[in-house]
Amino acid sequence: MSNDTDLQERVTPGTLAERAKLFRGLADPSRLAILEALRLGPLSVGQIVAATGLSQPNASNHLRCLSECGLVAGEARGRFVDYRLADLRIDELLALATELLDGPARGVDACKSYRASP
Amino acid sequence: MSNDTDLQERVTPGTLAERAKLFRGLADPSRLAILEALRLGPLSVGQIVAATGLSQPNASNHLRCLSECGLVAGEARGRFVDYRLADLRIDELLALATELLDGPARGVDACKSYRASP
DNA sequence: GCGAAGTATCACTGGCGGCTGATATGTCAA
DNA sequence: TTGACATATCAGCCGCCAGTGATACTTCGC
Repeated sequence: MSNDTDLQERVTPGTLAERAKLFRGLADPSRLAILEALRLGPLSVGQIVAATGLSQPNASNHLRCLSECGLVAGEARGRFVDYRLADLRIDELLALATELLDGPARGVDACKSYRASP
Repeated sequence: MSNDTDLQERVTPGTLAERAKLFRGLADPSRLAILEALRLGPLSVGQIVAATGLSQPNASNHLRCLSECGLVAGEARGRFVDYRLADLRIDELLALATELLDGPARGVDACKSYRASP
C-alpha cells in the first residue's frame, strides 16, 4: 500500500494533489465566472455579483477561496473591496483552456462522468 | 432571473460551463496522475495502473472519461490498449499549472474550501 | 451618534462523483 | 477449444462541496 503511494509520488514528486486542487479551483462555473469577469479588469464585490448573477454570500465565499488560493487579490477601498486577477498566467491558463475546447477537447460537454455545475 | 443568466452569458459567450467541465476533468488526482504518467509517453492500461497505483476498474473508468473528453486517445493493440495525451497543449496546460503553483498560487494547498481528493 | 450600504461569516442541506467488488467482453497462447 | 490475460462495464455506497438564508462586522453619509 505504501508502495502504491510511492509510485504515485514518483510520477510528479510532491505536487500532484496541489495541482489537482488548483484545477479544482477553476472547475466551478461560479468561480470561473468570477475569474472571467475579472479578466476585463478589477471589480468590486457588488459589481461581480451584478456581472455573474451569483448571490452576494456565495460570491463572497468564492472570492475568499480564490483569494486564499492566490488566484485573485483583493484591495480594500473604503467599504468596497476591489478584486483583480493575481497573475497574468491565470489569463493564459484560461485562454489555453478555450483553445483546447475549440480543438481536441471538444467532446467535454458530452462527458457523462460528471456535470458542469455540481 | 433570466436577466442574471444573460449577464452570466455575456461574460464569456457560451463556453463557461464547458470550460468549467474541462478543468473538472483535470481536477481529480487520479485523472491527473494518469495524465502525468502519459506525459512521458504512451502507456497501456496495465502500465498506467502500475504507475499510478489506481485499481484497474478505477483507472479504466477515468480513461474512458478522459478519452470521451478528448484529453487522451487510446489505440487498441491486440488485447492491450495504448493511451497517449491527445494534444501537446495539454502538456502546456499542466506545465503552466506547475508554474503557477511555484508562484502566486502557492497557497492552494492551504485552501480549506475544498479538498484535494474528493 | 445613527441609519444605511457593502462585505464577510456561519450552520445547514441536497445532490453528485469517485471508489470498490463483482462481472462481462474480448484477445492471445497452447 | 480451453484457459489465462488485459480491459471494460455495472451497481451501490459514502463523503463532500455549492448554494441558501440569516446574521455580524465595517465603513460611509447625514
